[in-house]
Amino acid sequence: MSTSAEAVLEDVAGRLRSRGERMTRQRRAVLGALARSSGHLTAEEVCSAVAEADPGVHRASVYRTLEAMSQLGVVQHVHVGHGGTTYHLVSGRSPHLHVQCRTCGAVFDAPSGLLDDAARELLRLHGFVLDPGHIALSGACARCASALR
Amino acid sequence: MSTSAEAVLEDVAGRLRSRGERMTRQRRAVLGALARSSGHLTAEEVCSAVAEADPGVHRASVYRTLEAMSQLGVVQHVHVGHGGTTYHLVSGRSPHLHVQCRTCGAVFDAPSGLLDDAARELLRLHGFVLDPGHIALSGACARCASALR
DNA sequence: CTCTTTGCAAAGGCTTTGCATGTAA
DNA sequence: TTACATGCAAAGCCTTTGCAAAGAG
Repeated sequence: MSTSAEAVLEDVAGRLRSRGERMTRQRRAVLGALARSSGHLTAEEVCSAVAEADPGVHRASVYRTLEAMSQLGVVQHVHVGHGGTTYHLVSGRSPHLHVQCRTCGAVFDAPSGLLDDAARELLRLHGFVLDPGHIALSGACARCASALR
Repeated sequence: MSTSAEAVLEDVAGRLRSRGERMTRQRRAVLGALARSSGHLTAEEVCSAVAEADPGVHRASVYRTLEAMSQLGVVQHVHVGHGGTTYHLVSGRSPHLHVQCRTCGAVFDAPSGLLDDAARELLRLHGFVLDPGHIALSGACARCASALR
């Protein structure tokens, strides 16, 4: 585990304890997987990463941990059309949006301000309050787009 | 069924036949459900609507019809974070985007140009070619947003 | 008639849940 | 010591699939 991942983990552990939540071996494994991966992992991918780091952790615990950490605001999920839901730590990382390539499935980060104009427009038109980061935009990444030509 | 729904259905039937595809009772029921609903139905909702109009149609046929019609470009699907995939006819309707309320689950249309600037920016930044309509943006509709206050 | 589409039923994949046990604080 | 978290196994959804029968063109 990288030093930064350890630091993130310790930070999260502190946040949990300060709320009276428990830090278990299983939760450490899940959070560690997220910290190491820079995020954007599906539940399935978290299970794999966790199994590698600590084979004793049950799948159900992974799901329950992701749910619990989401409730606490430690983890956020993003819906990506193809591939279900992905999870990532709400760490010191700067806020960002997500875009997914419909062809290869890869998820990329995008600047957090990308949809600010669209958000303003939706608010003006329909009073709709956009949550820009909660879904991944869809399209074709540079590699796949050029491969299609 | 409204007159316009009938017209849409007839139009689709023509398109199918001109491609050598068959128009069955089941397909009529599925397409009719989509035409009547103004779109944005989940597979489950299509099943319900179809069951109401023609109880003999099997769930599997609904799924297979949606898949087949998608292949033919008669139907498109949109991924909506909460609630899976929704289907709608590619009819004479003007192109539009979709936004979903995270709270009540309702799906709304938005102007097709809403993400044009974002699309340009993604192309410039990463060579990413955005497909703006393929996922529903997420947020809070006017009603739910005000209820939260 | 021929070839597609359907119904049925079963299997899949992913996620959740009830309960007894283990364990962090 | 006392809740809360876990493992396990089972159930729940939603969706897909193989196959024989029905039906569209």
